[in-house]
Amino acid sequence: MLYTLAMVEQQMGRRRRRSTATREALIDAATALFAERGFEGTRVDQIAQSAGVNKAMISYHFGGKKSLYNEILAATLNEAHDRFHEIRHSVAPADERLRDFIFAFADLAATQPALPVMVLREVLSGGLHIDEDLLPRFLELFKLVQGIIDQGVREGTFMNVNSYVTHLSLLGSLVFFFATKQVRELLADSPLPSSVPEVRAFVRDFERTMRRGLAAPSSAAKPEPA
Amino acid sequence: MLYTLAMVEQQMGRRRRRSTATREALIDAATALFAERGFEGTRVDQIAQSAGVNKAMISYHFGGKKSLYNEILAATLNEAHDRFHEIRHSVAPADERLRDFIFAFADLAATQPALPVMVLREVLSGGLHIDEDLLPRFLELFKLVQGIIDQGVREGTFMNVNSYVTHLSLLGSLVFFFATKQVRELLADSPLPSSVPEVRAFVRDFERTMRRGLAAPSSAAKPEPA
DNA sequence: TATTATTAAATAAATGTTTAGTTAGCTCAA
DNA sequence: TTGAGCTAACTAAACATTTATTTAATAATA
Repeated sequence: MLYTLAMVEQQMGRRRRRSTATREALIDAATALFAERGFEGTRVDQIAQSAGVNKAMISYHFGGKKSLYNEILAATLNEAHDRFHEIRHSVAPADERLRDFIFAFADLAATQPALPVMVLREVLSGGLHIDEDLLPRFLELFKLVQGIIDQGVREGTFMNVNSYVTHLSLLGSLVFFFATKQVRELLADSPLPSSVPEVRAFVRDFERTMRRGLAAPSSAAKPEPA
Repeated sequence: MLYTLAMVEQQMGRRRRRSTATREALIDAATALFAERGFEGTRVDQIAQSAGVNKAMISYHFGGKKSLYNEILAATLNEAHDRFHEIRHSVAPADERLRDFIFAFADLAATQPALPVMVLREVLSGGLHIDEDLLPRFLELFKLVQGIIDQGVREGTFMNVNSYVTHLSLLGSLVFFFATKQVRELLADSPLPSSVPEVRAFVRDFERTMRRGLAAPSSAAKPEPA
């Protein structure tokens, strides 16, 4: 859930504005911490301190640590779901949709770095402590890439690959790349690792390698779109 | 560290045999639990119960939960390091080494499913709470794939890709696929998901897609090795 | 007998939540 | 407009659990 400044200011007294500010501060702090240390590894004291509020506010505003986590995960998944809406309903050819997906994913992960990490953690734990109503959205996302690959195979533009395992390797590359951003910056031990060019290089090379790797022999002559 | 039955039996009394059996049971149980729930998410009671021993044995034999975790992580990394020894020192052409790596990784992950999960968790946490002496081995592994890709680019058999980001996407696919095995079995909700054919399909398609995706235009005519 | 392995209970530290009390600001009657 | 009353937001402290580790006692065996 995103609050615009206008929404907050409008017809809200100072007191109320303060309240939503507290909520937002908690969500922001908790999102970063949950992503970095996982649910169990994160202390409510840390969240509160990082947000600059009293830790009792977590129970007061969200009903507890677990509820806060769930709310964040839900928001995170919904955001992703929304972002891919266009691609999900696109009728473009598969290779184009695949390219769009890769770019959209990179864009999403760049602006919401906690997203791939939280989802990945969830999945690593044999996942799906997710609320019942969230599961369908998660699966929809999970199956989007597979659907695109199926389409490509049907259209004859993609090699006759197993769409399930191929979508896994594709998703794996993307999730892994963005989820491991932090440790890569650590390993680079350069003071200010400008990771933006790295992201560009990744997206470019990955998209190209995938397109070439998946392209059916007949369509091999197809020129690269600049 | 793997103990053969011979090693254990040999010149060890019943008592001692029992002792190492306790250690092994703890390591096995803890490995599975740490992989599934992470370090903080795992309770020592669970480990002990799962191993069928008293929980005080964790402190007695390993010096505590953290030490047990470190020992497992070290063993895990060393095992991986050993497994890739041949490939690391191979002088074969890059495409061949890459294929060997993919197969070796798949083989390792199939026999030691906790390995990719634990390493991934470590990395997600901004990783590297690893002991100092373990870091070099970790980095060596991390750089193996990049080295192979560099070699391929130099040899002219691979496209002129950025070796760093390409090795990330490659490693990402592999790690993600094997680390998410559990949740996939859950999603499949088939009682006995025979994942062996799935692994085969993945390795085959992934290796082929990567080879085709990376192959330099000049070497495109190279026939597929059956 | 001395040492090692094991157990059950005790312990101390930590952690998330609740509680009781306080403050700020909004509402509405006067 | 004012100010008493009310409520939401907040704080600090208390609380009840949980959790890893230690201890003291016991059993096995070399």
